[in-house]
Amino acid sequence: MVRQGFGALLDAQGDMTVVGSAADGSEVVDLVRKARPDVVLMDIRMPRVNGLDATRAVFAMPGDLHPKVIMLTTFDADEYVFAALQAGASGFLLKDASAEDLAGAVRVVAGGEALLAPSITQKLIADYVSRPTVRTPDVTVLGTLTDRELDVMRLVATGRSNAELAAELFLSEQTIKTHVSRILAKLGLRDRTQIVVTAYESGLVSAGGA
Amino acid sequence: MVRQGFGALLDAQGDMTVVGSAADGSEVVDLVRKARPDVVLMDIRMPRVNGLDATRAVFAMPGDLHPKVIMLTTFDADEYVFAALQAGASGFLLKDASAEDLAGAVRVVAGGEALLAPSITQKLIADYVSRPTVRTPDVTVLGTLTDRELDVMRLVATGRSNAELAAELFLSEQTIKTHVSRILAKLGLRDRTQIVVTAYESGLVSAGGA
DNA sequence: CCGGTCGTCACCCGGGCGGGTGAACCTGGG
DNA sequence: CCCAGGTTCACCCGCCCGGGTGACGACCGG
Repeated sequence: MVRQGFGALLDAQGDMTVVGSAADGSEVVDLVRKARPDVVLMDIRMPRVNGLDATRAVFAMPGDLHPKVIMLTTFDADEYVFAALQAGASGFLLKDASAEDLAGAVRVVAGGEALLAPSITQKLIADYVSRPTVRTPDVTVLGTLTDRELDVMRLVATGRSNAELAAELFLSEQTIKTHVSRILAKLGLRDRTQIVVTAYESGLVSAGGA
Repeated sequence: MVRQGFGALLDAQGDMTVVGSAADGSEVVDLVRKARPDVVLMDIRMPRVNGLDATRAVFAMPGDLHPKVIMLTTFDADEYVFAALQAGASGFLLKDASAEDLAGAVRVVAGGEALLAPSITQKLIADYVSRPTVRTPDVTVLGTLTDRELDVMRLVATGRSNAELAAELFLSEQTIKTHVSRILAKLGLRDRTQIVVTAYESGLVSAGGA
C-alpha cells in the first residue's frame, strides 16, 4: 500500500517515472539490473533482506553507473544512518515526509547531490564535529624528513623490526638503522616507539590503516 | 541590498519577524545580545570580522541559550563547512536558495534541527564516510588484559620507557617489565612498538589524545 | 667542475628491552 | 583452609636497538 502510494505520488510529478517496485530486499538487485533506474527509494526495514544489505548489494553490482539510493525510515534510528551512507546512500528521509519533499529529494539526488531529513542532518553534524579532524600529515614536524625517511617512518609505524624493514625495502639492516637514527635526531625523539606515536599523532599514518 | 531583500522576504512569511540586521561581523554579537533572536542568518564573507569568527563569538557569549545560526555563502567553499559547523552553525545555504527554502530553513533550525544545501550535504557525507569510525576499544583483543595491564599499555602507547613508566606509576621498573611482558604474551606481539600500534588500531588510545 | 644533499652500507659499543625463573603479598572463591 | 589469579619485585642473560664515526656513489645546482 505504502509503495503504491509513493509510486502514484511520484508518477504524478511529470518529470519522473516509476519503473518498478520491489516487495523485499532480495528483489531489489534484480529489479535495478533490469529497469536501470536513476534513483532507488529504499525502505530500511524489509522482509528477508533489509535495506542496508540491499543497498550494499546494489553498489556491489558490476558496472560503474549505479543508481542513487534514498533510504526511507519510519523513525530516525541514527545507528543505521552511518551504515547507510557508508553503503552508498545519497539521501535519508523519514516516512512522514510530504509528497513535495519526496519528489524534491528524488530530483536532488538525481542531480548528484544529497539530501537528509533535518533531524538526521542535525545528528550527522553533531557526530561529524565530534570526530577528530582528518589530519593532513603535519608538515611543520615532518617537513624536515626526506622522502625515504618518511617511507621508513611509515613502516616503523607498523611495528616492524629493523631486520624486517630491511627485507621489505631490499636494503641492508644498517641502512635502516641509519634512517631510523636520522628520523629520531630530526624529530627530537628517543626511540622507535616515539616514532610510532608521532606517526599516528601527526597523521602520517592513521588508525584503520586507511 | 541583499540584507534588505532577505529581511523583507522573511518578514513577509508571517510566522517570523526580523529583529535586526548587522553590516559586518563585529556588529553581530552586540545585535544578538540586544535583540535575542531565535535564528541568525550569517554571511560567511563580511567586512572586518568574517562569518566564521562572528559565529564563534556568538557561541562564546555567556549564557546558555544561544541563537541558531544559518550560514550563507555564495559558492560552496567546502573548507569553511567543517569550520562553520564546528563553530556551532545549524545550517548552511547557498545564496541562490529560493525564498521558500530560506524560510523553511529558518523554521527547521528554529525547531532544533539542521539543514544543509544539497551540494554541501553531498560533500559532508563524502567526508563523513571517509573518516575512520569512532572506535570503541576493541574488547575481543583487549579483553584478556587485566586493568593494570591496560593502564601500562596506555602509557606504553605514549612512547615512554620502562623507567619512565615506573616513575609515573610509583612502581619498580621490574614490575613494569613484567606487565609489558605479559601484554606482549597475551596479545601475541613482539615488542613495545607493536603495543603502540595495537593501542592505536584497537582504539584504546586515539590520535589527538582525546 | 665541485660542494652539498641524499641514500646506501660497515664496524664498534653500550644500554635498554624482552625472556625466563622464582617469589612474596593480597584478595576472593571453592 | 588452601588454591588461583593479580600485582609486585628480584636476578640473570641474550640481543636488538640506537649512537658515533667513516665511507662511497648519485644527483643537483652553482
